[in-house]
Amino acid sequence: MDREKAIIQLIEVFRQHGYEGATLSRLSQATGLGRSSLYHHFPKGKEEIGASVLSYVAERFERMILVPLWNKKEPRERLQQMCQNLREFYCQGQESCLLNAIALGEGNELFKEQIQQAFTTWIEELAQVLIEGGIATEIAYQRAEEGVILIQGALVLARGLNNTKPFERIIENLPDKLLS
Amino acid sequence: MDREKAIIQLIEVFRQHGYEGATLSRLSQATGLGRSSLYHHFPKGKEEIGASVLSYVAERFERMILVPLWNKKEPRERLQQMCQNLREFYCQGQESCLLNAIALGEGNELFKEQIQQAFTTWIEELAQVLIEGGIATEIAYQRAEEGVILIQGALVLARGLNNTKPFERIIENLPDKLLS
DNA sequence: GTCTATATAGGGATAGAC
DNA sequence: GTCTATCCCTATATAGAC
Repeated sequence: MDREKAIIQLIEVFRQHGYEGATLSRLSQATGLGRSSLYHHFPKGKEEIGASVLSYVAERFERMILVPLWNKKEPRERLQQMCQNLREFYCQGQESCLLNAIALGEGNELFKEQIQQAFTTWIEELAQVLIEGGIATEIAYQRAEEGVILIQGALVLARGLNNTKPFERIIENLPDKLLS
Repeated sequence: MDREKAIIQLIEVFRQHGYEGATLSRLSQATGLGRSSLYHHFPKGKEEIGASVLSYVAERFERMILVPLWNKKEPRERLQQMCQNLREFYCQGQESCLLNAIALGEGNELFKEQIQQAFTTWIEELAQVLIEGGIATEIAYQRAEEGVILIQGALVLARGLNNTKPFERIIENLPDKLLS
């Protein structure tokens, strides 16, 4: 489907500029499509584009990050697989998180549920792995939450310092940190 | 000075909407000043407003967060003071970090140096305290970096979940985590 | 120091030809 | 499915009265 190609290019605009900064001009330029073509693919306009981008990323996130947590291997191995895929998902820390970028201004109101759902699910699935790794339920949830915090914080700092090392270091140490 | 009152109200707009979403209409509404009054106080327009907001917050940050790190008390006590002030600085986690909000889109290019400087200084000063607390230099820098990452990540998650508990928990445990 | 008025550009969105 | 043309609104910014 060609819509998918377009969406992949649209993601970048929302990631770099947030919802309000993702103007139709930028969206048009990023895809090479004229405004009217964008409206042909997304009849409800910018809000539909944002929603489509968000749900495409949510699918990609599930496939790359959550699915590896569900397999039958050892908990540590599953976490290592997640971390490996996180490197790719966030381009070694060069990409900021779409959830962080889009949760500003208007985007925060428009997509509140999807954003909250994404974070909640991630923490939940991560906690399940830790529980299977023998960690007490309450601690598992706290650690899972802290794992997500570390990843998000590392992405913020990597962008602020213009240096991916903080992200790489956090990812490298994450499995140990979660299971210790 | 009345400019200070205005800036305090302007901060909120940039925090919630980022640089591109901080329109003159919103800035005007937040302060109660008309557009032309804004141009009287900030002749170079929106970019000057953003720069002024950023440097005002940098001063406030130094006063509330960095100065407590420089006093003569025990390292642990200094960190506890920093954490106490962080709660106030970020309004118990209800406020997102201006650095994160403004480092999107155009703002990221316009204010790159100030943002990078702010993060670098914070990590540096935090590491010094840890070194005085008997932690080896290299470890101290890694821990300091991780402290900043935890705070930033906690703010992102608190906003995403619409729940300040992740932030409160991170702040509560931060001194132990840094010094252990 | 704040106002009204206005300039110019760009915002999101739609109609209709091809 | 993409284009041109166009709508109305809002964006940043400026000029000049008060």
